[in-house]
Amino acid sequence: MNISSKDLKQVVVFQHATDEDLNLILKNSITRSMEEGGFFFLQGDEAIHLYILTSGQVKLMQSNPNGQQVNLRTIYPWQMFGALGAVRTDGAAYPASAQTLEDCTALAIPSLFLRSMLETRPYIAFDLMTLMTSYIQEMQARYRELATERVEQRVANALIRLAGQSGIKTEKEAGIELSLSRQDVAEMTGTTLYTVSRLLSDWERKGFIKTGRERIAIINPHELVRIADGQV
Amino acid sequence: MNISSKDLKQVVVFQHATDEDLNLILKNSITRSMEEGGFFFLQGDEAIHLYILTSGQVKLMQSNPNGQQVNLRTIYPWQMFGALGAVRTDGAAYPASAQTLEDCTALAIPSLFLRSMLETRPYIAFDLMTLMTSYIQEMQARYRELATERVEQRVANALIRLAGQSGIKTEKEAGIELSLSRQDVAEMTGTTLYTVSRLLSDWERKGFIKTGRERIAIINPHELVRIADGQV
DNA sequence: CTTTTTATTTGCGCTAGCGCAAAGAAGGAT
DNA sequence: ATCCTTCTTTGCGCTAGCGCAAATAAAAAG
Repeated sequence: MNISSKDLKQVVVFQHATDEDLNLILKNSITRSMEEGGFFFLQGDEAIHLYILTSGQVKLMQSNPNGQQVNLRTIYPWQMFGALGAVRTDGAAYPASAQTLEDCTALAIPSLFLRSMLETRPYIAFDLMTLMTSYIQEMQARYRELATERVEQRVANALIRLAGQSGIKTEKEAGIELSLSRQDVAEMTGTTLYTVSRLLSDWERKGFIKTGRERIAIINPHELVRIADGQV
Repeated sequence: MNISSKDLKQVVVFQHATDEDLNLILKNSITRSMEEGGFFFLQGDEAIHLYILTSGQVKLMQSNPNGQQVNLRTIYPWQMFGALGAVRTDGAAYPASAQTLEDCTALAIPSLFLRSMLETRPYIAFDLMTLMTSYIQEMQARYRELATERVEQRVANALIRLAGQSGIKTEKEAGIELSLSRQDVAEMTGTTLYTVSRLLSDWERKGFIKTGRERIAIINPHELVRIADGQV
């Protein structure tokens, strides 16, 4: 796939960039393809590139020294990832790993190059800052959730959030379709796949959702919202 | 207290600001005093100012709809807080509350004014971005910690982190002194004051720390690191 | 010095959620 | 069609951690 400057315009951080800026970015970047299950980078790697996903899905995850991992975020096309390294002046490392969930292509922009652009183009820096503030807020909210809410609330919340992100409103009778495994949900909510499985089975019995292998269909979002709010 | 531009230079975000910039900031800002227990702002308030703490200590915390709260961070003099609103263009709200732990004074900078500075002074924007990336990384790490580590590891980690921040190396025989309540520690680590109390009592029996009312002295940091690493 | 307030400790019972293990279900590959 | 891999379900026992309640300790107020 050949990426044009017009394509790049849909990247939130580049929404105010000029065509000249965008072409400069394209000229200095390379395209990387990655098959399903591969890693664009590993936690701890030196952050020499940041990426714009152009097709596929990528999950950002962090693991602790024992190898247990948490999902921080799923990246969809035209979203940026691995950007933290572009800002830190020292030879910074990626704080998370980026693994593809399907075959992917991404534009790899050298961190140093983007940094030079940020220093001279305040409008790009500003949009990147806006993105960062929303990350901070989301992480703070999720942190609070993990600290104060029970597992069923967190799982319900995660499903609601995912349904909102995917945005696919196939709300006929099939409900809102999500494709992820119990393990994925567990890693997003700080619990175990067993507990997730038990919860989903329960909700299916009650008719709130329908489940399948790596598939969750939300039939009754309203009930999930009630659970998420703790009105058990 | 009268603040000079020289004072402002110790603020990380203003380290590359010119004297002219700093004086402009001072001219557009006001000083606010707040007695112990008061709030500079509440979660949900419109974010019309950001603050530079000039004396005292402030804790940033977030509460869920049921009123349970978590501590996000403690602010020390010459650190900035409430900055997220300066970036968001809409009439944004503070995502957290800022409560003083002692009598405090702070410089209140209008968000709109700082925003105008950011738009024209890339070096300030860049330093703010650097600060934001460190926040994101810290929140991600704490999130992972909360999701994957047991309570004793999290509490040990919190003490280590606090000891590092306060930086007071009174490492004679008294150890590193921290002044916070069991409740504070609980809110920092997503647990309850009972559990924190039991843990601290246990560690005191083992001689790793000494405790008192709103006081924790770390005698043997090395043991805490072992606990934090999960080598129980 | 006495009273009041606020912080801490600890016993006790309880349950939410963990995690092994083993069986089932759904695809994919050959 | 058959095998193999991967994902899911569920029984079962267990324990980490919660949270009430009551006692104690330390500081603050009077």
